[in-house]
Amino acid sequence: MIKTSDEKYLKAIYQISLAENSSKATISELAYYLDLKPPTVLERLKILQEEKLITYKKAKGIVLTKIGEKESLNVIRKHRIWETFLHKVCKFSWSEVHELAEQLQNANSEKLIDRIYALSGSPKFDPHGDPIPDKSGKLPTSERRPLLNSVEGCKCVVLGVNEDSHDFLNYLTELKIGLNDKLFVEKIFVFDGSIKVKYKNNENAVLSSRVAEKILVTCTKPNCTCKN
Amino acid sequence: MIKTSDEKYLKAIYQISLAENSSKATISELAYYLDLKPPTVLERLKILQEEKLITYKKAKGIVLTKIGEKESLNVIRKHRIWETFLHKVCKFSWSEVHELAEQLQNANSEKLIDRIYALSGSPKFDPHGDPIPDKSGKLPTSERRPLLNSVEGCKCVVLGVNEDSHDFLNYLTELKIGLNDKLFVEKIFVFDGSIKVKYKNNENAVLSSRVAEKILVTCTKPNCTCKN
DNA sequence: ACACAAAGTTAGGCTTACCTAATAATATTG
DNA sequence: CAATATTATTAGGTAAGCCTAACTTTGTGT
Repeated sequence: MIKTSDEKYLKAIYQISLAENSSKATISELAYYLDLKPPTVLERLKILQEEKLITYKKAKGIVLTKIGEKESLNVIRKHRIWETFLHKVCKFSWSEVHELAEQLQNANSEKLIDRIYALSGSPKFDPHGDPIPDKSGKLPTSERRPLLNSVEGCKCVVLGVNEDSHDFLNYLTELKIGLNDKLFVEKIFVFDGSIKVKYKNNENAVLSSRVAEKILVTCTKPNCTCKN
Repeated sequence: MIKTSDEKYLKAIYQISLAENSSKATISELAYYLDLKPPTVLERLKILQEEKLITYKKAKGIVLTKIGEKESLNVIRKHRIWETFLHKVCKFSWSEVHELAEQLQNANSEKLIDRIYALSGSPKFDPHGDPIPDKSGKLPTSERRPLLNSVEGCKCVVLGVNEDSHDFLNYLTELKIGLNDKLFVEKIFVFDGSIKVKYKNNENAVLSSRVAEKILVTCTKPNCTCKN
């Protein structure tokens, strides 16, 4: 079994490797992500390497081994299941679940994860719209894309977001845009790419391209011309 | 707010002070309870004292201050609510909940405790039959007493146990004796005080006095002559 | 291609939470 | 009440996980 203290590193490495298109994680990125200093990270990477969870050479960057990737996906699974549970069963808001899940995922019981996952209805995606890996580490697929890539007239539904910051999530809450909401793309302003959407019962908002980039949606019209 | 690392000490001090009739906790007791060595405990007691959570003098033993007691009860509240949740909602067995609760109670959210308490049906007693303090630290009362104090013919119901060891809890599970089970005291053997009970659908068992001492019950007959 | 910036690395230090071994204080008991 | 056993305390040590400061390596731009 893997050390609890390894988990945050593995999760971070995985997220950086994939989320950033770059695909090679570096020490300073990791340090920044984890809010630590580079020497601290370096020190730990040596241990992770001894544990055969990563390989690291300054040329190649930090790369997860097969085992490392599997463990990472397991950490991510735990995290996302806790988030789902907190949101769906415990009725926490979208913006509250992340930190709490971080703390709870330290509890070390596969069985517990299974139970709370079942209690949450075993969905394939967490409340941020991120896919929940299965036990073997497989990720479900979806056609998520940024709202930004929409064309006028598009009807889509919110699957998640690209960013976890409180400021961003609170902004969405303020606008009353939440998971599974249907958005109608009324107008796109060529000037700066901002997007006017209608949703719920006559709510509407103009979203800056910076925001539209971070809202992940899928089209509900069959042959939508939106860019994926 | 109190330090997470203080919590286990406070809980332990509280339990020792009350559970053991002695009522004054000592360093070696605490060390034994927490599976630490006395110098470690002593060192930490000095800090707890600076934080005004306890007073300690070797003559008087370790005594919780008002604040310390309140914090202890809050830790105990969290712990027992988690145990309740794990048992009632997540369907963990009686013997599994303790360790898991220990890990989960580190998560620091009053709100979360409230939610999972509500999900569990807000009972006054946890799955071991121990009372759950309310937010202000008040304990609900009950007429729990050891099964050992019963008289023949007594009808009682299991409210909890006096001991948390796996061996003991597994033994009860084996016998199929669980929380809220009704026990009929069929015979008491004067020889060694062991007790023959009938329960469920014709289950029956002879319980040694050592075991009967650790099963906590309350009588269901109005004017029972059992010793309290 | 070389100077300067960015990233990585080394060395050494701090704090927390543990430990052991030795000593001191306090109880117990023959 | 002296001898012994128990408990408390002190001193000093270790490992984990973090840090800063200084040095080295590796880009990058003109």
